[in-house]
Amino acid sequence: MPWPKEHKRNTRERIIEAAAGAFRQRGIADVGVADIMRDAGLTHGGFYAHFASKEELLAEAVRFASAEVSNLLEPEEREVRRSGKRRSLAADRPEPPPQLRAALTYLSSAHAGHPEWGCPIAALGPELARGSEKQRKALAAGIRGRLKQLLELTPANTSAATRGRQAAGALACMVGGIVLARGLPEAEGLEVLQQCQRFLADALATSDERA
Amino acid sequence: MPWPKEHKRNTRERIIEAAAGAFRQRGIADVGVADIMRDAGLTHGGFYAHFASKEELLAEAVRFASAEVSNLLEPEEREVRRSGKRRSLAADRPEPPPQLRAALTYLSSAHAGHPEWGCPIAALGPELARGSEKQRKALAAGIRGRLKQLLELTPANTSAATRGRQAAGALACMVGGIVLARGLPEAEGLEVLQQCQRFLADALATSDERA
DNA sequence: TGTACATCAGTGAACGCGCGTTCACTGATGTAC
DNA sequence: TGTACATCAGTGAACGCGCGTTCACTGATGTAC
Repeated sequence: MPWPKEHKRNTRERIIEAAAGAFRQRGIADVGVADIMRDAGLTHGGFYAHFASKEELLAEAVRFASAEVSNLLEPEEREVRRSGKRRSLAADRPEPPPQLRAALTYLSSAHAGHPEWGCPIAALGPELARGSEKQRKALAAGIRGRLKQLLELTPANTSAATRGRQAAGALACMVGGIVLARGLPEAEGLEVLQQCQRFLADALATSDERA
Repeated sequence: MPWPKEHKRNTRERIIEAAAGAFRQRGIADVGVADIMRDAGLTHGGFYAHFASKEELLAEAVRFASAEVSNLLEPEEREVRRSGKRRSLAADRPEPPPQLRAALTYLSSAHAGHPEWGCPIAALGPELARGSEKQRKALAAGIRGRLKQLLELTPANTSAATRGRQAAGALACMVGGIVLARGLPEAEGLEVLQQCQRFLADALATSDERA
């Protein structure tokens, strides 16, 4: 084999990464195969040596983006677990519980302002939901992954029903919050984000207490 | 003037209505001008006698859809206000407060299953947010309208900050809940809808009490 | 009342552009000798 | 060590289709007389 073992695999990955960014930033229909290949430093003709179709690439890109967001929401997972209940530098204010912490990160203005490395559900959900079975499966897998992640971050001392409700309700509020923020001028969007943050802080705290 | 006074205005409205349904159901890029005109019982050539471009029609369609949803969420506004605090037929369970009632209607499986007469924020939000200024303005107006509606349905005996938080948080949860439900197979989607409903019922109730 | 006319809503063929996809070719690479 | 070779990742021209938009034309309608 005349080429380095992983060369083609790396190129494929580079294309997926470029696509994941471009689709989230500019939408599925407005991003052409040629655009993506250019972003990956290639010409469009080689595309079909890596993927059967634009649609197949899209499904891969959604998977890639979902994994990226998983990492985003658990940046220092091990450290947090090791140190137990952490307190912020302002020692009198306790660190928020982990599922709220993930939600607040998600509802940041950085996320609203940068769809290209953000959640694919918020950026592409409605478009993917109308797409082919392959696209719908990739979206559904992304949603299940996010629900599972939130569920696992939810305190275990509450009932399964409460945890499920919290995970689904929080994720809905997170996704919807970003959609709303991106649909408004920046200042108004920021205000909505902050309101959603406080809303979730209240909702998750009180549900905790009552369970 | 050789044609009945309102003939052209009616035709224009018919095109907007057809477009509002088609865009919400199948997306902006996948619906052609010819499709819409066919839905309205016309041929595509006449389109530009009514609109300067597909984009202009889209903005009108979003306005139309937003108004449609306003009505959907306040089906018997006057009746409710007149009868004060209503009780359901099962007389021991009190009717939910009006903003929660709107949220529960929004989070119905009927809404999730019928984007064509549903909320344009949930169906087209991300696409519109990336569009031209005209499109973003139409989306922003729709969001503000929905926020205002929820705000006005919120009990007046709570602080302005709490009401704002509740309106934004509830709308985010509503929009996100529909996006999630449409991104999952029907049974799973229904479960998420119900979890969001209970989540909001809790969140709005407890915030009420504490304010 | 009936007829000729002016208006303009709607028709349908055509244009041009962009995009997904195909394909014959190029040239960089590791291997055989 | 050096050279010829086989492989195959990547190139770029070309194809064909669909869609937004344009435009010359048609024909339904209300009005004038």
